[in-house]
Amino acid sequence: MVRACRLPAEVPGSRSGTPALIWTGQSNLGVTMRTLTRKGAATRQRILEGAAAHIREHGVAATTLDDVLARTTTSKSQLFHYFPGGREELLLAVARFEADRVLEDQRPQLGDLTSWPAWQSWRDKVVDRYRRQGRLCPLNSVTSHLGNRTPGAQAVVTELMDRWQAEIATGVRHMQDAGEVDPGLDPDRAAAALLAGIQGGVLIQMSTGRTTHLEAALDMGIAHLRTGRLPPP
Amino acid sequence: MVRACRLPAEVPGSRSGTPALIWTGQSNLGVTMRTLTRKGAATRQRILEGAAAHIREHGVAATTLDDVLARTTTSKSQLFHYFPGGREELLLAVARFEADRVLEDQRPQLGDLTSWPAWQSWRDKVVDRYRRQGRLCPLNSVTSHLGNRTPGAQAVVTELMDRWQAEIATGVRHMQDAGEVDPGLDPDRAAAALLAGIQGGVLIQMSTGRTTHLEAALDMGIAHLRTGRLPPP
DNA sequence: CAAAAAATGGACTGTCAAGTCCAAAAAGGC
DNA sequence: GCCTTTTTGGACTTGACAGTCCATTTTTTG
Repeated sequence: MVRACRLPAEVPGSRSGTPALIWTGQSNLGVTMRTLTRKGAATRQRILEGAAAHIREHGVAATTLDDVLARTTTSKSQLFHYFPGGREELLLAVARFEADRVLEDQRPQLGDLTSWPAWQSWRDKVVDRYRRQGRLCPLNSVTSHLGNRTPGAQAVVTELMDRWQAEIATGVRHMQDAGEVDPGLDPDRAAAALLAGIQGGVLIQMSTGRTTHLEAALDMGIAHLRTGRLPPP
Repeated sequence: MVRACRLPAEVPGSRSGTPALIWTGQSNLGVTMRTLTRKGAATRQRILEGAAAHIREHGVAATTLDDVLARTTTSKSQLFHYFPGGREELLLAVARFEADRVLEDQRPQLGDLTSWPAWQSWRDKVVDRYRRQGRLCPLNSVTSHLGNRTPGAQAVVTELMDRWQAEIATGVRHMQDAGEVDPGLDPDRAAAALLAGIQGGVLIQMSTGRTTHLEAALDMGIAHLRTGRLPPP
């Protein structure tokens, strides 16, 4: 067994004027949490990121709580202390964590779709992001495990998709304002189609290991913005 | 406990000239199987379809072997007799079963993409198919559970995607031959983009419950065929 | 410093489900 | 009809893993 971390003076600020206790409001499953010290918050974060890393490497099915414990040198009591809802709450937290990464990894390009070179640059960034990620999609893995029992998992994905689509749509409107895109095109619908192409491209990549579909979908979506007109629903 | 089925004369043809023993070659995990009687083949099929149905309703995670047994009024020994590889082999067989359904459910339209109304009809069939299926995608569920350990699961999906894309590409070439689509467009790449849109649309539907993204992706893909040109890779 | 609250260690329990095994019944081959 | 092969029932074993519990240490507060 590896010795557990024993670093009593590791956490600074204990004596300063700033409050050392952090109120976290609610935990992820509606359970009201107590206050956390800095050390506690750090431990919680360590568990969360350790779980995310293990899932990224091995998938959800092959990730047990003991795996996470071993990797983060924490104990059962700590895990259940910070995630009272147990495995399910932890997985949901990981889903949130990964969902946040998805959009952040596309910055700043995603928020600046104001010229065709900018669109191309975003396209390249997306392809690169998923090429790096490889065959594992932690978010899809987690949500497909939590599945339908947990409305929370669906909510995380839905919110991500909404935000993602909205940012793309904003870019489309920019281009319309600049006279580069047919004003008769519905920006939200075009963004929805483009987003679907990305998702499907990534999904196919998970089986084939290749990003060809992702690239084709992005290229077609952008090409269609430049030339085409989407018929109204 | 429900009484197990006891229907000795249920299986006809035992006395006819046709052989009653069926050679199945190989099982799904490389284990060589013995011969099956008609009754045996029927039992195997019952288990397979029962498993598929349970998964479609509850997802893979919530499907135990005992669930399948109860639903199909069979016993453990039968399941392991026909699926020596146990749970994993059964899930893989379900994946194959579902993969076959996917393309069949698009017939005959998928094989006859020879006019714009035909494309539209196919589009409607795809949307309808997934609207009926609801939020559960059994194939995605199964493969994402088998995940990466099992190369077989990836092979099933990869083969499905290849065949699907090939059929779409054939449709594109038809339209090119008919002078309805820009001959400079790469049919395989266009089909790849369209396929990615479908997959992503379905994936998003699994979280949101709506088919808007699927519809937008299909409409954009087809619209692009009619008007646009996909830049070469 | 002393009391209260939070963080931690780790053993223990209970459950659940996959997989094994053997004996008995049914069906096929000749 | 007799022998072989296949099919079936269901109890039993085994292992893993989520979740509980309590004692101990550390930190905060006043």
